[in-house]
Amino acid sequence: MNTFTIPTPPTFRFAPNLAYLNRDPKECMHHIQNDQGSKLIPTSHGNTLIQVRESAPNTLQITLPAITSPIPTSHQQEITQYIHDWFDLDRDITPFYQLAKTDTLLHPAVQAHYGLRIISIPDLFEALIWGIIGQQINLSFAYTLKRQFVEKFGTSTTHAGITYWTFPTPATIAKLTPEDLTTIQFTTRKSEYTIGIAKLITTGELSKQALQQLPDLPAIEKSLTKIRGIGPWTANYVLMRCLRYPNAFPIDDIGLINAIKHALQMEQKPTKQEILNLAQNWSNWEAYATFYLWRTLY
DNA sequence: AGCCAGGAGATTT
DNA sequence: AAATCTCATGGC
Repeated sequence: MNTFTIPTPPTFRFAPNLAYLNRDPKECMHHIQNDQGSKLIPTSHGNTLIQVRESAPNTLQITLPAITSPIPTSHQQEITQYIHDWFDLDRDITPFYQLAKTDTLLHPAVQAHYGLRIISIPDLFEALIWGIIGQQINLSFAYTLKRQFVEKFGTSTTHAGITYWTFPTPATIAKLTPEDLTTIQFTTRKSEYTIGIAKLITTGELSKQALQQLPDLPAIEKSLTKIRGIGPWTANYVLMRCLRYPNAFPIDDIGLINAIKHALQMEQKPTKQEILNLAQNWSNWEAYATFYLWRTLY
């Protein structure tokens, strides 16, 4: 059993982040129980089951319940890096909190979920496919589809009676035919999108590393939206959740639209232009604004 | 029962 | 270019 701790910034609190991870009972990529999160994460030392909890103020405690002997420093560093990415720990979000103070829309959301970070989806393939799955269907069904996808094509390990899954690899999915996915209730189109993206990653034509080499957000958005199945919403969703651009902005998101409508008690959904007007105050923090507003709904 | 859902691509105007 | 149509299936 290995245990070590990771300090967190003062603007980070574990509770709202854990609440986000726990937002849907059908979530299959991690497990929440007893104020701690557990997840099987890929490392160069193999898939590693980690447990995360807050052991003291501003301190995360990481436990590796399935490994009894001490792990190499490099392995611990890799896990620490994963946690930093997962919870966006390296970002100074005080400017966001500063602008939210005078924003009538954001202020209540920030108050209610103070300490929340944009929880990332470090794996590009997982982020893209989760985006595609979520297109134009309700979130509850999206979780059902993801679970069926993961449990049919992913790999798992079981520890202490709980099964942990890794997301299917592009290599596995690239070999499928659309029929393999329509049987688990993907539409034909989503099946084609999914397999097409798996092939692009398998051949190396698409990679997180290559996207990160591009100069700025518009360049990455342009590169992503060339790919069949990835429109502006999905591109910005991935920029937000995987590439961690705080100014990514999935402006057409129906959840964002409904959150604004509800918060401002509007009779009708806000238009795109109305949202753009509101978002002028969120400059460079649109992704964080969106993420916090989502939390007011789900 | 009927509208809606964390859209995108194709087609038509 | 911009507006409209089609995809398609579950949730409530």
